[in-house]
Amino acid sequence: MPQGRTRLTHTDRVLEFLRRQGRPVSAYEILEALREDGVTAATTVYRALAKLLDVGHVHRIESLNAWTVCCEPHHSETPVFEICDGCGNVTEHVASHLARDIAALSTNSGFVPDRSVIEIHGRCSDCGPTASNT
Amino acid sequence: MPQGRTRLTHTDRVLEFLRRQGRPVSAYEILEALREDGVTAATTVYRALAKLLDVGHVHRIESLNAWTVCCEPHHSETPVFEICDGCGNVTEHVASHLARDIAALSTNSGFVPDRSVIEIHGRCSDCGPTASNT
DNA sequence: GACCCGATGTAATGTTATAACATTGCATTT
DNA sequence: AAATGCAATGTTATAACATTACATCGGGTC
Repeated sequence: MPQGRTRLTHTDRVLEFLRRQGRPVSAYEILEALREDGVTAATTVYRALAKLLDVGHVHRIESLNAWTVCCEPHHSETPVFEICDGCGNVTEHVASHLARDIAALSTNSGFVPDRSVIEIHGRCSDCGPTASNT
Repeated sequence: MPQGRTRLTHTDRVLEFLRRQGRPVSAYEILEALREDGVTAATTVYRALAKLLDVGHVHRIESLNAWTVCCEPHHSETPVFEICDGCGNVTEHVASHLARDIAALSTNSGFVPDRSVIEIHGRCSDCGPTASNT
């Protein structure tokens, strides 16, 4: 929704669309879906995503080249995504202790972490193991 | 090197090139560099990378769309990459306990992890913090 | 020789992302 | 109302990354 009383922007529409989908979608899927709402350019979608990313409303799933809504406001916490390679369903977790462990990795080297990408691929309970895992 | 006594393939050349670089490079960078060795097609590079990935000689860095040699043989262990956004240097860690913690996330939901992407962006000690972090 | 097979090439295309610059719509000021 | 400012959006082109479909080449084996 638009905050305050300003007009509805394409950025709002992108966010609403991602909410309705509830799964990661590519920028070009968003573009196709929002053509009927007057979104005509990839640029517009990417700009919207950049803004939403910036304020923490969406995440980018690096290993899928796709975008998804943030489950809830979690400021600087690192999200952890479980990605089912069977059905494509993605679950977001916020695991603070994990982030701490990750930071601990670096203490020796003097590396200062900024943001982490943690994406776990596997199979959800609905999809079960693959033949090769049986 | 070619294993056994077979001839040198482009796959071997790709691996050697990645070793020489010692940093993540894009598939098209590899292509450009290996033109002088007769590699002329993106397809060949991607095929080589797929094979090398399959046998665990290289990793793909998802958040960079780039490829890098594996630091050492580590079979099913999840690699953790520290990526300096300043100089582009990437360090690979093998953190078994971290992987275990991540797997533990899933026990309730019945999600079965297969492979994990863990990529930590930040600044290495050489590059120091950014102005915005000071 | 005829056959298969793996490696490679060619060409086209698909997908994701950004750059550079122009235009529009609306609010504020004068 | 005109002038101004600014954010949002559009247009166009292109860069960057990746895959598909099909052809060819060279070595082994029967």
